[in-house]
Amino acid sequence: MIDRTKTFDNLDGTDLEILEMIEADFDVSLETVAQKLDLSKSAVHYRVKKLKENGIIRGVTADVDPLALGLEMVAITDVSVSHEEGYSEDIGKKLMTVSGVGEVYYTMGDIDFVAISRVQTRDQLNDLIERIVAIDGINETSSKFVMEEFHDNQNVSGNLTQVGRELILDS
Amino acid sequence: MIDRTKTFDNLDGTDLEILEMIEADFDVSLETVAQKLDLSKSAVHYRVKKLKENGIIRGVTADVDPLALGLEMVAITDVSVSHEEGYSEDIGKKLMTVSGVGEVYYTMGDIDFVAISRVQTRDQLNDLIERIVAIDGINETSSKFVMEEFHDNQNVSGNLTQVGRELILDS
DNA sequence: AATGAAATCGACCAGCA
DNA sequence: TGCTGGTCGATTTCATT
Repeated sequence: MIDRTKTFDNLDGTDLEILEMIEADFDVSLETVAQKLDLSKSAVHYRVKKLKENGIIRGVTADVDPLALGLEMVAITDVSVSHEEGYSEDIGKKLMTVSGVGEVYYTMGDIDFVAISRVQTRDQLNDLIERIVAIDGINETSSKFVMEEFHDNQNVSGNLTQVGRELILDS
Repeated sequence: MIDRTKTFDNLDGTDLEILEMIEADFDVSLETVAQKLDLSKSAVHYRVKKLKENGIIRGVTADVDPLALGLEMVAITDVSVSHEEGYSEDIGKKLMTVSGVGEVYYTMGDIDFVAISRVQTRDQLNDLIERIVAIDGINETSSKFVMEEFHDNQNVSGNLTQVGRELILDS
């Protein structure tokens, strides 16, 4: 059995509950969290601080609505690369530097990268795809236009199965 | 010319700079932001509050590292649906209810949905795909396994082109 | 819309279980 | 090591311009 203790950094159920609450909404007051967990405010603060120090919380960020900035168009672009050229790491980073590209995934299979991009106008979309194609080592691209997207603020901690939760707590 | 005034809610350059800073890191102190913009702390606070009220900032959230919870596997699943069944909206929402599914995009083209999921084990991945296939109206799925992902905390406000910024400010 | 003062809340410290 | 209560400093709010 692989030792996963270090990975989970001895998270307990209380930590998980805190993570769920502040991943959904960091504006909950310490007091609200403390009351729900029957703890003092200091104790909650102390745990949050530790979660940040350990890198379990990577940061706290404002969630900006893309539509409010006119970013109405979302594209999902499949990218294949010519495998002689450099390392995937480099190409992934180069994709991220293209204005409008927000997420890049390096995948197994026929498609090598999947990039998710947001732009305001068709001109910007054209420009973005041109910039992607211009990257050294990129072979071919194929883009899908997004009509609607579904999200929530619970992607990580609040989206575990019961089994997944136990896997963390039992380590 | 379409009137985009309402969409951008009269954002000015100062608002954009604030958004860039707090989208990257909400832990910057009011004082730091105020100094960079030559404003009082209250003025910055007032603008942030307004940005929240107007929905431009949808919320403030803790960014939890999936790896810290053992969510080592990321899958991108292309889903096609049988078009007799209900509305896409319903299927998108149902996809989101599957434990592990974090983002869903409804797209134009041969593929109808793209789902991005995170799980800890192969068993969970199997289970997840079974749950997706079991949704009424879903025809076929095809999954890619993610080897590496690239992100930053500047997906929206900090990722605009110069032209994109002007489009907002000139409205 | 921005300011400064007053109230409230979060961050840190020393001591304790 | 993790928690408590108290203090200090930062943030939020409010009256005013």
